[in-house]
Amino acid sequence: MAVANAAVKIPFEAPAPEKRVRNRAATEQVILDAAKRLLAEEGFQNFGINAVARGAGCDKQLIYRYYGGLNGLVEAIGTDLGGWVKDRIPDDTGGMFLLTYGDLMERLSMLFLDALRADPLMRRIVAWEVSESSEQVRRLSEARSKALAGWIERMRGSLVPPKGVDAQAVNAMIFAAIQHIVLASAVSDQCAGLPLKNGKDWEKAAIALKRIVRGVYG
Amino acid sequence: MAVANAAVKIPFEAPAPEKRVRNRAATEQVILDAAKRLLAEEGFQNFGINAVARGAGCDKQLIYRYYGGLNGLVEAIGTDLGGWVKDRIPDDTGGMFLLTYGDLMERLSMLFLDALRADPLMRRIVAWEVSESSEQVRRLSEARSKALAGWIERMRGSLVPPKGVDAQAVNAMIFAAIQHIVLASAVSDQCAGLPLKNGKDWEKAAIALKRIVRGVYG
DNA sequence: CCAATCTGTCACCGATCGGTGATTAGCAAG
DNA sequence: CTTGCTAATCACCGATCGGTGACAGATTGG
Repeated sequence: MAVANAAVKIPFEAPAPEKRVRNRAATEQVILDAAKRLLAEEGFQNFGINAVARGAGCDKQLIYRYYGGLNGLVEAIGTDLGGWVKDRIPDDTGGMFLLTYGDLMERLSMLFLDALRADPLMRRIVAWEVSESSEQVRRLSEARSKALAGWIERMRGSLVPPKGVDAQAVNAMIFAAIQHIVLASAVSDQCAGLPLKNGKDWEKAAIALKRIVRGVYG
Repeated sequence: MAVANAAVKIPFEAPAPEKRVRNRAATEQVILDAAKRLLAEEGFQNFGINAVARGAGCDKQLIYRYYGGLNGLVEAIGTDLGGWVKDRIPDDTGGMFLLTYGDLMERLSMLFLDALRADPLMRRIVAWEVSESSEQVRRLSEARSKALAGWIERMRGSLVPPKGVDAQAVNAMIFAAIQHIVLASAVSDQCAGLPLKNGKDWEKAAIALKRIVRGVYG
């Protein structure tokens, strides 16, 4: 929030004061942004009060005051996360006609794969989910899965899975595969021996994924 | 020094002396075991020199002396890991006749799923792999994937995947799904809305997995 | 104008972290 | 017994952690 300052009436150049504006709402936003940025770029390992305060350029006391500590801040991130799906993943069928449940799942898989690949924050949260079992991460996890479930429900429309297939279980496997492969690629450019560096690698992965979906749902 | 303990020569019961034997090899083993136990039970979050020393009941200095620090210790764990596969997963076909590549992959999936579910240390390592990108974890990851690849190769025998299927990519997806679903279950008893608590839940998951394998490989 | 309130900063606390000498305690050869 | 070697411990370092109390400056209501 650069801004404002002139606000005050300093007649001549203030050297480098970077005057902090007194604005609670703005500061809250700065803190929240810093937290999300930090989590996305550094991961949850070094995610703490001090680090966030440092990143936000303010005193950690403000985090306690405005968010009630790190837990509250994480909760605020979770709330923000509610809008993730609709920001990142199209809510329509992209002009396609999804005639079958297989069509739907193929498209959902691709959308989810791309969205997750493109969003470092969401990746970190998923990694966090499978690494720690704290209350903090439970909240985040809940917010994420809720948003995702809503999105899937909306996209599903009136399509129903074929009989004889436990769609919930199969879909869980598919989404699990996507999540894991994206996580693995983000830290080591490969997964289970499959290289995942350039676009060509990912094209192969996408094809394999579609094949799996089609193998089950036809 | 709390006193001295008249230590020496106390005629009657020494309270809790726990006499430490002077034995380097044994101490090294104690440290290594403590490290593995700690990693398995507490996770990589609180995995550090102090914690390991505390868990081993010795001074951290010994870890520096014997293993050259935490990195060396992790490396030692990685070396140990080489024997994981053969300890945990049968190396034969269990008397089954694997006639097709689909038979093979179905069996491998089930074996891997069960083995991973049963081994908390391995789960932690997998979680570590997708959460951090340090040199430490790279070593562990390498040891693990190497052991796994060797096992698969041995099991594969002369079976070859059907033409027209990118088996490497598809198998990576399958193993990714297994790993992620096991990780997720370990921290939240569910994955993508699919409950994973009791044996019945896991039976469903296993069926879904087999269905996927069969959908691709017939 | 003063006083209360709000925003932001600073200094400090105890605990723990990784890391490094210096020191003690047991064992064996001379 | 003395001398050395080595296993093992102790004591301490600076840095950072999460957390808190006190304080300074701006804003606002009376």
